[in-house]
Amino acid sequence: MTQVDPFSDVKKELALHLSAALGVDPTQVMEGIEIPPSEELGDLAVPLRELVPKGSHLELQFKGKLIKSTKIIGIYLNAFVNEDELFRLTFSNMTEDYGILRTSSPLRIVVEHTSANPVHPLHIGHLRNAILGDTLARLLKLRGHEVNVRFYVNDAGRQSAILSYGMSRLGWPDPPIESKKDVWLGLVYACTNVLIEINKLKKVLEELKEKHEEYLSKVRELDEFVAVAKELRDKGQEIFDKLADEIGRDPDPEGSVQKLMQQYERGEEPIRTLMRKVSTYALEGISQTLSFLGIYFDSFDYEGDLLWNGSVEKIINEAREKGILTIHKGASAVSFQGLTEEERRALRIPKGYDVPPLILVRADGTTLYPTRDIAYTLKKYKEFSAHRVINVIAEEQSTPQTQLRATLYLMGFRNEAVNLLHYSYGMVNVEGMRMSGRRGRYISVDDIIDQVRAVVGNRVKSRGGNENVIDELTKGAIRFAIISVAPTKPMSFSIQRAIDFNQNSGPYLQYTYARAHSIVSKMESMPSVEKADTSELVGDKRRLLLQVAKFPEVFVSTTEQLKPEIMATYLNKLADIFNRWYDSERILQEPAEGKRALKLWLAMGVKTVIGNGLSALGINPLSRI
RNA sequence: GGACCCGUAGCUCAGCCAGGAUAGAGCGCUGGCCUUCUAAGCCAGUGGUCGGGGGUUCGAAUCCCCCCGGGUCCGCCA
Repeated sequence: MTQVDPFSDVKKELALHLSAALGVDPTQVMEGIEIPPSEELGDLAVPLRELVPKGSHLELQFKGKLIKSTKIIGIYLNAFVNEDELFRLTFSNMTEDYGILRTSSPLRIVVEHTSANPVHPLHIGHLRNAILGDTLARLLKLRGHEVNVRFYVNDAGRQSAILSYGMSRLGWPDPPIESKKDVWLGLVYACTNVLIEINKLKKVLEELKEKHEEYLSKVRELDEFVAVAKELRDKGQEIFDKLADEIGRDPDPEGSVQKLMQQYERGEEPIRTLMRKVSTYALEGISQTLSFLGIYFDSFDYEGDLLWNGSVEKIINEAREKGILTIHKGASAVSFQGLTEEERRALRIPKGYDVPPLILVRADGTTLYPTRDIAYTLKKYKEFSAHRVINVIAEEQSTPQTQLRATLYLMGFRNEAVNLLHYSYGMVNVEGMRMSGRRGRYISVDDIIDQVRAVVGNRVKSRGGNENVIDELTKGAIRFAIISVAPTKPMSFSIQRAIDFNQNSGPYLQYTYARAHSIVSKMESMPSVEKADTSELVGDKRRLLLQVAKFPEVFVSTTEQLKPEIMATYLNKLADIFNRWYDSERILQEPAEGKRALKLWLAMGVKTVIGNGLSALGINPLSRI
């Protein structure tokens, strides 16, 4: 199937002409092409300053197939598109998958995202991670790459051990059927954690006695934890009281947690089975939340498995054999002093940045998270024969991610290191709230979904829609709110804004799609493109044509640059033009056959583009709202 | 102290990487538009020393340097 990219064709025509006329490289012209600030000036512009030798006299009048005319204004050569030809080019080849251009060099790519600790429900930060990761995976797949999506389950860390410690005090119960598993476990986790902290602080205070400043600060800390404990007790009195009682009886809760962690790392039964079961329960709840948003994984990889099957140990041995292990403060570590300028550049290490050594093995012989991550990264490459691995992880992990790349490099896995991408995103602030997962204070993704869904539900009911539409609009609102902001920006999230379904929102685009769809669907068959009266291509109709023609380019830059926000901005603009036009002209009731054909095709173009664009972002276009 | 990210209208954000012509949206606020293809829409108005200062350039929101503000990291936590 031939894939059309109409606007690129226009640019190419202009670039070829100019490069011939000026004797410069066509790609140089191509890169210089921009869109004029005002449409009266033209549809395309090329600043000539750098292309034209000073003082040379120019005859640049040009008329081609897709370019109607050109004129020079100041330093610019402005060009007007031949809308008649562009219309034919765009619509006579328009297929269902218009704009979804496949890459000519498909790669095998692993995307790891979300990877939340299996100890509590997902909160707002995970939401950004999950939606970005899922969107990237979808975009890359559509672009024609082979994509493998993974979730790393951190079941061997301290947090899992704390939850399991709490569970052990409760006698390893199953979460009650009436509650969502991750929510219930999250409560157990927060209670356990807070009780351990209080316990610890009390001991510290006894030893400190009244030794001035430190004593006071610890007292303040204790007060805070006690307040949190009250909140938690209100949420689940029975659980809290039982845990308080049991943990109070343990002479050394901290030691018990440590012991669990070690037993799990060694794979000792029955702890191994019991703890794994807890993690699996939490994941069930997490998956339930994600599936509402249309987010799924190809595999869940347990950290524990990497420890038990010896792959972590293998890494350590390999590092030792390669001679890259040094002793740092008594523990085995990798130092990055030896990297050359060139190697640092290849690994994307900032110039003046002194990468801290990475401890692989603790003095007590146990391993750390980054050590396991080395084994995990190699597993991702190997199991999928991947060319590239993308880790969607918050920016605060940029140091460990850099260490990971550098260590892989030093161990001889150079391609793996260089092709490992940390897709970083900024923090999410929630207006008027300080969040803490460890204290059970957070806005969960479930809460957000519920609140958005309630508002959507009311509005849908008042216009007589169905249940399915409510869920899809809720999903659209949430996904769009996240991806329309550039990932590097710190984002502030407010429910207020998420339930604003005016322009610049998922539901706005879904609504606009429904409008276009309902027009097109009222036709039994589309008139032929030749019938369209292209002399009518003026004003918003012409703008729509140009915007629709740009879609393939937008899809390509969105996927190549891994920037979903490019697509979001584009779709919003297209919808704006369409809605303005829709309000000013009749389409189905247009009496003149040629004009009607033109309008119908434009509506078809809008429908196709918004539909494909939304789908690419993981938002379902709706034929009726 | 060092490193990274961010700073654009009252608020939330595009535009910056690959410098170009009067800096764009939405929300908010003011006032209009539903017997006509879906009013989650449309129209009119309101609003900006692009954090500040230097520099490079014919040209800087965009590139470079310094400074200020917000966030993050520099753990034998993850």
